[in-house]
Amino acid sequence: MSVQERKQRERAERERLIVATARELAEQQGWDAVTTRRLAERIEYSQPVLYSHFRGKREIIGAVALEGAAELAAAVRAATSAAKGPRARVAALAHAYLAFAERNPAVYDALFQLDGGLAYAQEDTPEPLKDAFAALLETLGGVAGDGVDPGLYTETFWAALHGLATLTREGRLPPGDTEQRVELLVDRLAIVSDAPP
Amino acid sequence: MSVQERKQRERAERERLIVATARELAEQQGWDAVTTRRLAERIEYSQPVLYSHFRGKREIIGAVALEGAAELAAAVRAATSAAKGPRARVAALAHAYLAFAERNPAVYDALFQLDGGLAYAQEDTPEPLKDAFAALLETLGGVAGDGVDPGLYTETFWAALHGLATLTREGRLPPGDTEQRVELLVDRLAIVSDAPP
DNA sequence: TCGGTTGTCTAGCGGTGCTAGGATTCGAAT
DNA sequence: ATTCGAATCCTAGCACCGCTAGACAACCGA
Repeated sequence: MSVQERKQRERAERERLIVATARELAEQQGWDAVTTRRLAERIEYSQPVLYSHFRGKREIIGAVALEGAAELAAAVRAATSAAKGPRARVAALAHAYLAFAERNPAVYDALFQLDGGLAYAQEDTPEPLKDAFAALLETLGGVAGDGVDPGLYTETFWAALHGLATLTREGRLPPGDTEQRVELLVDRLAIVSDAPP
Repeated sequence: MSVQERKQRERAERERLIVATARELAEQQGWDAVTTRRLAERIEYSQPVLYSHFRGKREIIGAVALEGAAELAAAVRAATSAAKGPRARVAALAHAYLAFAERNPAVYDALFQLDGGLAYAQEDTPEPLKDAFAALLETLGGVAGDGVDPGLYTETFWAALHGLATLTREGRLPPGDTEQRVELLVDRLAIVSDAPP
């Protein structure tokens, strides 16, 4: 019995190694450089080993994406819980989101730019993805304003952040003014009551 | 003399054929299906001919992108000029933009998702790209609100639209509620004075 | 010790973007 | 009219891609 358990453990360990190596390689040289050959060489196994863990490259991207979703959710929650007041919380969320995208471009790509074979916004959406959206909803749901569905509001706010993140990173927006754009977005989109606490 | 002119004309004609065929193929089966072999076969020339017109596949994508930028600018201008009042103009702009992205997904990808080797938001940005941004600016600059730079405002609004367009198309936002999200965006972002004309 | 399962690797398939070099065509000068 | 030279185009091939079949070796249980 214990032998099988050990093997299972080692197998799981190797799977983590594959995902971590893929992520590392993608972060260093971009996803184009993550080929099955290079990846296999880095983990010091032959190519077919990859296919005993994942259906293909797409699933490896998906695994990195799920890892990233959990981290993104944690980063957003950490930032919002440290802020006082709704306005500050929303601003903190926006900054945390964009900082995550900037600091982990490859992971962000795996999540929202590449095809990782994951279902989004559906019944069978993986839990980490649902939870990442939930993390946004927790803060944004409170500033949607009267008569606006919190879910739909969060989707819209998220889309705006996503647009900023992607266009900025690929040099399609002039660099440097990100801060002002975020402020504008938060000021206009978030409805914060002025009543003192 | 006239012989050389004819040859030059035929060459330009063939270049148009390449771009049009690439676009058509991408729109039909996605950019992944646009391989140099398939493209060469469709235009009934051999592969190397492509490389006598373009440096590589990237430049072909770029050519499609420039074509698309002109069409996008035209679509936006047509929609906004037909609308009465600032609020309606902004809404028309948003709808026209998203409709363009939905109806020409491959062109939209060439413009804003793939690498066409083009410079964005810089001195040497190709004219069609600058003009497409100008088309947005013409309408959005008027509803930026006091103390907000029109350019920066337009960039932010554009980013929001881009986020909606991409996330919707890839199924990362629940389909069907696009209309409400656009209304939300326009209502919150556009500053329209209520004074009657 | 043996048999069978499990695991891994080598080798290879069809595809990709791209290019070197030969063949052919064709205008122009003699 | 003929020949030369340049421009044009194609065949063939390179290195790489994702992925897989099938041979081989290692190991566990009987």
